[in-house]
Amino acid sequence: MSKKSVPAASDTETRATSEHAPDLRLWLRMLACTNLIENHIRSRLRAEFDITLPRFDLMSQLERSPQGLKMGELSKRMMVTGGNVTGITDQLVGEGLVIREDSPKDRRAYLVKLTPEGRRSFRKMADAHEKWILELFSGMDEAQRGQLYGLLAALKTSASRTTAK
Amino acid sequence: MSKKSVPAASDTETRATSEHAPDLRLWLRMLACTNLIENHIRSRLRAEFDITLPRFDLMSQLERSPQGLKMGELSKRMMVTGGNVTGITDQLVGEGLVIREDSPKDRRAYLVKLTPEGRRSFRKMADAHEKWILELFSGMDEAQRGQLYGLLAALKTSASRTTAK
DNA sequence: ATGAAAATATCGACCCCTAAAGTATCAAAA
DNA sequence: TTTTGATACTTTAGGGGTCGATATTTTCAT
Repeated sequence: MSKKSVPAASDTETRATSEHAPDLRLWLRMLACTNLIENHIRSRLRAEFDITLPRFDLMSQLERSPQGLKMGELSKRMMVTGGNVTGITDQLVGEGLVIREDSPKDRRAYLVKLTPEGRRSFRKMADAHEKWILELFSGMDEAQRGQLYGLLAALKTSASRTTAK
Repeated sequence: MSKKSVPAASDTETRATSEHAPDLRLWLRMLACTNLIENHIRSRLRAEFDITLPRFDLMSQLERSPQGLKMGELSKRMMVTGGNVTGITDQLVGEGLVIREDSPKDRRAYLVKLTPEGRRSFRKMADAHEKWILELFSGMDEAQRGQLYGLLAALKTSASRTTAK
């Protein structure tokens, strides 16, 4: 029901060979995993709710900030550029899921908020989304998931050091 | 030198709160890590070699298959759609890094290959690329990287089961 | 052989994303 | 006050990605 024209099977990790540095293989495996899961989520969101992942992500941010968020805040939290947020917000406004309110404090800024319909709609999607994730990770036991969580924290720290320079 | 208009700091993981299912937080953390690293690689490739990640990936596939690959093979291995491969290949052909040869066996198909210049160019970039990865993972010790590698194998298996249905 | 079904690749419409430049507002110093 | 500089957002140009439709060739059952 997902994945049709996207082959999705053969694996980006194909790129890795024994001659490659172990770290490179590690990275390619991680990338393959992430893409696999992300593509799956993406196509289920589209198939079952007719929404894109970026739109879902934006709504997800708003749901946790009922007071509204400025465009710049959204940009930071979603780790995308401002111009990108403009476009996604436009779409969601057009669908009636989100509104741009003028900020009372700063006439340059908006406060973006979920509409009541947006909130309702998001709750339904978020429930399904969480179930899908559960399912995708269900092949790992509790201990494994805990370990992975910890290791990713270490990786994030490691990468952030390099990245921040 | 990287990351300018992209905030990149505040973290996608912001989306996760204590009230979320642990699996969801795990997934969001993984996504944040991957994006962090991928964006870093992406901008360094651009800054230092004026090439995009997808183009680099395609060349990477070809480098390991000197006999050439059909468009469909590339599509499978890169986990993207055929239409997408058409576009990226066009670009690389335009830059003289790659050629489309008619397949002798099947008149519908091409064999895409690296040109000599493409091969030369790729080796340089691949060396740098590998160094960057090493650097990004350098904050983890050998044991941690090994563990992570194993856990990702488990995750891949788990996710593939769901994904394949 | 032939004719239908499957496979290979391209195209067009549309969304996501970035970098760079532009507009408007704010804040603070001269 | 005026200017200067930073902030908040939009716009534009261009690459990346999907899907669905199309054209061509191959395959295979009849």
